[in-house]
Amino acid sequence: MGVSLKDIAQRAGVSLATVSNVVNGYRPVGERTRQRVQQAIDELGYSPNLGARHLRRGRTGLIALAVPELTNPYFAELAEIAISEAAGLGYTLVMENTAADREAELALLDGTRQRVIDGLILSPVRIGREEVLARTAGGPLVLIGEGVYDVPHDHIAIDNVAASHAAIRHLVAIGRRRIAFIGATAGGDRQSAHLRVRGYREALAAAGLPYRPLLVARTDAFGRLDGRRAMHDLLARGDRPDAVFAYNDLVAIGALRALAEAGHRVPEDVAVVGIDDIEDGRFSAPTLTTIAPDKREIGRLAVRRLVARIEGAEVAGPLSVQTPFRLIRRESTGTPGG
Amino acid sequence: MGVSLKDIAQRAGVSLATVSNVVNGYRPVGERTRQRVQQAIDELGYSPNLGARHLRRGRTGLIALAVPELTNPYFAELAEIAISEAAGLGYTLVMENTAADREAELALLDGTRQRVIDGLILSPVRIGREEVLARTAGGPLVLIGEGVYDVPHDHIAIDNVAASHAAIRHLVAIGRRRIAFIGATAGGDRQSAHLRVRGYREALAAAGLPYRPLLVARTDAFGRLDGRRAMHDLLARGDRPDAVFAYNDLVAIGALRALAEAGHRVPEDVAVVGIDDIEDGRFSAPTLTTIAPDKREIGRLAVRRLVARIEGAEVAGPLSVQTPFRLIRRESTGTPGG
DNA sequence: CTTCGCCTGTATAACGTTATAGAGCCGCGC
DNA sequence: GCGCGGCTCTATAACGTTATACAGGCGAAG
Repeated sequence: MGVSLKDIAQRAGVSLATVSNVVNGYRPVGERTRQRVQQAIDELGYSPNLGARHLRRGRTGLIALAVPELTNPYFAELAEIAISEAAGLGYTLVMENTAADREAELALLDGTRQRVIDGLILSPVRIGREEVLARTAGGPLVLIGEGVYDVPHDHIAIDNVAASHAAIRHLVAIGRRRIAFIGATAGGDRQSAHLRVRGYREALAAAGLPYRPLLVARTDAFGRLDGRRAMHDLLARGDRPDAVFAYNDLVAIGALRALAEAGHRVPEDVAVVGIDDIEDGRFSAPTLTTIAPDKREIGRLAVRRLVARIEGAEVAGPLSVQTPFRLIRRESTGTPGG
Repeated sequence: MGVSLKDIAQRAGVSLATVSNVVNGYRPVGERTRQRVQQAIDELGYSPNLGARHLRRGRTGLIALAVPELTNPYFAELAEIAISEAAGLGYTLVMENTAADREAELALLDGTRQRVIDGLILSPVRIGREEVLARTAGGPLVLIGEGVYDVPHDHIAIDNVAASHAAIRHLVAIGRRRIAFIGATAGGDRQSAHLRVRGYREALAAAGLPYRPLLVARTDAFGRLDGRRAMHDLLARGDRPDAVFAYNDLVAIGALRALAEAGHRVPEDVAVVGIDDIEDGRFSAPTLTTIAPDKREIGRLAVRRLVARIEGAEVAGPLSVQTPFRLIRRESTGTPGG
């Protein structure tokens, strides 16, 4: 079908190996020969058959980024960054959607898929430390987010507890005392929610505020619909909070909607803070105060670590990296002066 | 490294070809032999090396979906559908981000990438009919959206003009007369915007309303920021519209934001309609009336057509398919009764 | 009894690449 | 004159799979 090394070799009157060396620079080639070969390549429009190359090399040049939901803008923004970073390193990034499904995550961990992918970046949701430890086969694995800790793999995440502290401190600083949390799961299956609840409780304690279980609302998933439903639940309990800290921006936006539907003003009656800094939050009414992770850093680091492992390079530094974050004040907690 | 056909063949005491036939069912295998081979496969945990398979078959099993922006929820939602449809057909879908860049689109059309991908689903933005016609090499191509018409490729899109008519009819029905349009590009490079403007003009005419150039606002891109800026521009002209029809939901959401910032009420002062039915519009304040394309149908159809072409099947029906859409009334044009 | 065809299984040649062993040539030093 | 190392380049064996040609056995048809 396409133009192969053989065609170039014939045209240039050299051997296959020489053409390969011109293309890959694995061994030096004489200047005259190189030019003849290069000319043949240009004329015939040769591009290597990656399948064959990778069969020979044992690598496919494909890495995967598996996220629980593509439609969460946080992951979409992360994906854009990771795709471009991977391209810069000569890799193609494949998106996988686990749909926050346990089976899907397990299948990715050590399924047949691994045979075609050089490495995997996974944002785990339904699996834990044991499942990751049980994995034996498959290429390098980089974990992102707060799902799994203490495993022998690279791990990139923000410091969730510190992030919660920052959010609560901000709410306390603007005079809120009855601060609710939305996003704790019923089961033990979403680790990051637990961490965020822990940060919430610790930060409340640090501020001298009591922890009230009635101000914690569970959700099944972490989308706008879940946030809206949980906020309505919270309001139905009769004990209205004066602030809400949400598991992420989507949940926060759902909460904003529920508050509007119930006739409460934000931030006057209830202040709202999310996490992720997705673009939606800059255009919601009111705009959303949020904890902004450094998505660029997370995406770049995850891809670089993975590629380094694939290529067998020594990777300096600890396995687990915490990336920076900052609090962005917007209307949902009252703007400082703009 | 992994377990190969050879290992299985040795274990089961048969030839390579027989194992291959058990795995692929290309040729019948005796029942006793089949069982022995199957047992060896289970014991050793064999899974085929896809690289080698595809080198031999001449296909990679990869198809690409190239969109102008991953962070537009419309494309994220479409991608989720397409990924799952492709998986069902035994293909892996790779996301490509053209970033609405002309060079990126051209590179995808006949670049080296094609060598590793069996086929491409492209949402063109900056290239036109000529560029697509100029393409000679590369696998099957399916176009989605309204960028390019009249080319010898499958094409899936909604009827843009009809969609515009529906939107305008709705605005007229609720008593609006000064209907603006946001999203026309300056250059000729975004075809769908022109079509939507055409639909807008025709529908105005059909409703007996004059076309006023001052009510058409250009944007460079089609995100929230662009919508916001364009809406501010429109308001700055002093000739306030009583309704806005936006190029898509993101632009509409940007416009909502600008209207709020300028102190106008929606829908009382200005009604707003978008296109895409992204989830954001169901949670904005106010919620967004929109033209909802059948994303599931578009995603499924695009993948199915592409796979059919790859596998050389006869594809019935015309190349160009128009998928259904419907108008969803929400708060931004005044809810009918809820 | 042959011939044909079917059934089951085998041997082997691709697919396009890269890595390895080695061939030819030249110049240098003994 | 000869051995030796360095420089180019070539020939070829993999990588793991699938498709093709073929071999052997056996029953049915001639």
